Amino acid sequence: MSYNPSEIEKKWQKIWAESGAFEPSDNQNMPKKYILSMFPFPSGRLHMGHVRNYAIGDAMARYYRKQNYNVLHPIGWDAFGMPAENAAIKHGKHPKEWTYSNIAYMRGELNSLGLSFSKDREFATCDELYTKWEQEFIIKMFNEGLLYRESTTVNWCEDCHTVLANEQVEDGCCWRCDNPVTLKEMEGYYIDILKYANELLEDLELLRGKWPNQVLAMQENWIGKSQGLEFEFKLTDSSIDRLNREFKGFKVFTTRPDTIYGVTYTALAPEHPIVKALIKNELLDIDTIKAIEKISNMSEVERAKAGKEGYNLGIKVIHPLTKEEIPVWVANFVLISYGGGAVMSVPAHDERDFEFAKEYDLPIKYLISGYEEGLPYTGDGELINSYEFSNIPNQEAKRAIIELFEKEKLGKSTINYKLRNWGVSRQRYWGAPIPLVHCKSCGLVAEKLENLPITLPEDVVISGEGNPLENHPTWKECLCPKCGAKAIRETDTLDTFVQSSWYQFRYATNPKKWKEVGIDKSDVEYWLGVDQYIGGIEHAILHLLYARFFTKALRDLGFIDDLKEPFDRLLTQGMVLMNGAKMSKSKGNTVDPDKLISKYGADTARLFILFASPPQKELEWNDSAVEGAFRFLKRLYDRKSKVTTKSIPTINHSSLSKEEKFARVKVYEALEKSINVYEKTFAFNTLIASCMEALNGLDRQKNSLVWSEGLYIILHLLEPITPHICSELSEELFSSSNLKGKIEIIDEVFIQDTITLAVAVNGKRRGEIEINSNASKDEIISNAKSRVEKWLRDKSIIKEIVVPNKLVNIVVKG
RNA sequence: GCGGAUGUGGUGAAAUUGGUAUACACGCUAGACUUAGGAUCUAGUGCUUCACGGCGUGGAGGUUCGAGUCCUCUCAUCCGCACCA
Repeated sequence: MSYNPSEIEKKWQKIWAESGAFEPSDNQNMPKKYILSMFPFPSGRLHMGHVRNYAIGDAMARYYRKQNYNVLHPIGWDAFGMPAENAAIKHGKHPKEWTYSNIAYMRGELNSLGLSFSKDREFATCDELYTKWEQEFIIKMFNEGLLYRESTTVNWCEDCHTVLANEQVEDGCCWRCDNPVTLKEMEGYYIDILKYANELLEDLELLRGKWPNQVLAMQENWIGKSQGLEFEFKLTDSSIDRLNREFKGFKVFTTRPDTIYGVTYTALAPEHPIVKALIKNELLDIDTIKAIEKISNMSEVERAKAGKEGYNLGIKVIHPLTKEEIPVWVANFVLISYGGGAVMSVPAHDERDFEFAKEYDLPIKYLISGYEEGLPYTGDGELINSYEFSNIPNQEAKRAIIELFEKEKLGKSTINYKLRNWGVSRQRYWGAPIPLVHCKSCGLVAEKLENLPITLPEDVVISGEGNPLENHPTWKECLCPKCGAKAIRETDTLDTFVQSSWYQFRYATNPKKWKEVGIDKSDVEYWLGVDQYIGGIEHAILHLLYARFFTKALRDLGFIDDLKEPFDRLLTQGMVLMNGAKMSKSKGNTVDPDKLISKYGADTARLFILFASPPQKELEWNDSAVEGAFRFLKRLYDRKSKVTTKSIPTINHSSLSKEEKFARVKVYEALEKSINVYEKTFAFNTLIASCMEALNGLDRQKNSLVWSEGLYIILHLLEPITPHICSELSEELFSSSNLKGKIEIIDEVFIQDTITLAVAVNGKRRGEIEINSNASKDEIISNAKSRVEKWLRDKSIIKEIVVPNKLVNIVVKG
């Protein structure tokens, strides 16, 4: 009978499903491995990126199960989010129904790939039980001041009709729909991730060597720590009067205190309170007000593209050291979200300040030697024109000037981060409700824990206009958990990245406890950190930063015991390409996993994906290479008639022929390679190639014992990659569908009677010799010399080098 | 601009500590079997040369008996961030 993947695969999937073979043991004395692939959003269908992600994770999980580890390999659904609402608007289907029916379909797809996920631990983040515990965490965060409400400038996506966190703005556009993001003043909820900025930065060191450098670098840049000086510019008396005595000055932050004597103007962001006051009180002329308002309405990207623009505000501050009066401008390049929205401007030594000064003809004062007249100089040098700091190297002056400010109580050494607090409110329906209540007398109050979960109403109209929870006739009406008076429920829902920030702990929690507890501390202690996390690079900042933060925050809130990092090792898989471009529906270059499986079977799909490229690299799709993978499996299946023993046979190696010995060498080379691949490099492509070589080697000989041993080992090595065919064949041939434990490597196999050595003259390969493996060095050299005699003629030999088992190099001159 | 990565046949890619460059696969060429072949099997396949040979891991140097691998410089491509003061 020839290879029939659909029959074999159905059979084994049924056996696995019925036996519960992939449920982890409750025995926490066993050595464990937690293998986690990032969970999918239930969009409706799996794509090749998913297949790749899960093929990699599954190979690892199956490998460790074979090595008798207790393996946790769970799957679930990142189920809240905009697309469910968009589908509701488009097709009139309720988001809940849409989501759960997608999950049902995709669960079937995962199953048809033969993935060894734990079924008992599967959940969707929109399950009310999941929401319940998440809301408890949020309440705890609120009580501890880690979650707060604030009115500030936010990123707004008009298309999604919601606020976005800073991390969710890519190139000035919404990460999900690519619509340009605008800035808007709005109330919302924030999680104080900045409180953990330094820990998030420093703990990256714990991940060095275990996470890709690229991801570590991206996180480091995103956190963006910088050390500098913060001080206040005091307004002149007349300026204070002009501002109706509402302000006395404003704070600025600088990383270049060494250039303090070169300040020739200061600049405020258009959203700065002083600017707002000037506008409100109509203290600027009408054209200027209009121009500033125009800038305010622009996104950061638009402002950057527009070039430098600003207006003199007609007020002045006093230089803290020289006491000179310095003009205050409003400028489009000053960001309200960083350093208080105000800067000291040193055009001589800052490119942006320089550009602005040129535009408005402001003075430029050079302070650091090495500059070129007419250009900004940002390099190092000795200070000039800097009073007592002149002639000092500027890096030294930085420290000295900060000391001076601190001594004179003018300012202080400060650390600033680029990272912003995490805005988690979304003005949408399909998300976890924020469990807070607005009470007229008590203010903002947390729900009682016994009232959790606060669930979504089912009877909503989803039109795309406004927030469906806000528009619901009765849902938001509630009683104040504190005073019992009538109150209003919060109608914002949580960012979906909140759900994916703690799912790794939920999986680890024994499902028998899911109703009683959100996260079980001892289960987490046993299973975490995740030994291997696998996912796309697109989450390098977003999800991975949030999940790292949540781990630290949940620890400090007492929900988990000491744990610094959730994911010990991270593998970022490469994209799946077709004709050099990322597979996408809009480009029409996708391959449908379902069709692939029905044509060739899951084993072929998995084999091709792992063979075509190492997991970290991009994978170029190639239909005929898929055929090749299928051919290999067919060939493997056809060779089953060669096996004559029911278990791994004992072989008298020395009695074998050359071809038989060669076959065994290839088989054992593959076995040797497998450990390194499964545990360290994940270069499954090279392991598969070794198995192919082994099969090719076996094909060149006829010894049935060598065949039996060879196929036993190959099936063993490939089982994590192509589990169905390997289970089928090993059941049929070796009465064991469950290849467990280690196979001992037989050193004898690698010992050869004769060895082939390359012979080189001056490092250039000129031929090879076959020689008895215990030949002396002199024998080898004389043998080698006669082989390359032609190249030695009329030359004098300077040196003879023998590299054992590799080559002979003869160095000549003349 | 800053940061991270990658450059090897026609293609996807291999190559412990520096030690026979191109394993394995795709494609291609020729042949066998076949009514047929997009099935299967066999042989060949880096470039160049009639040949001996020469040249070959983006480029240029260097270290070494020996460099894809180590060092210096350089070019190209990709990715991320980007007025963060």
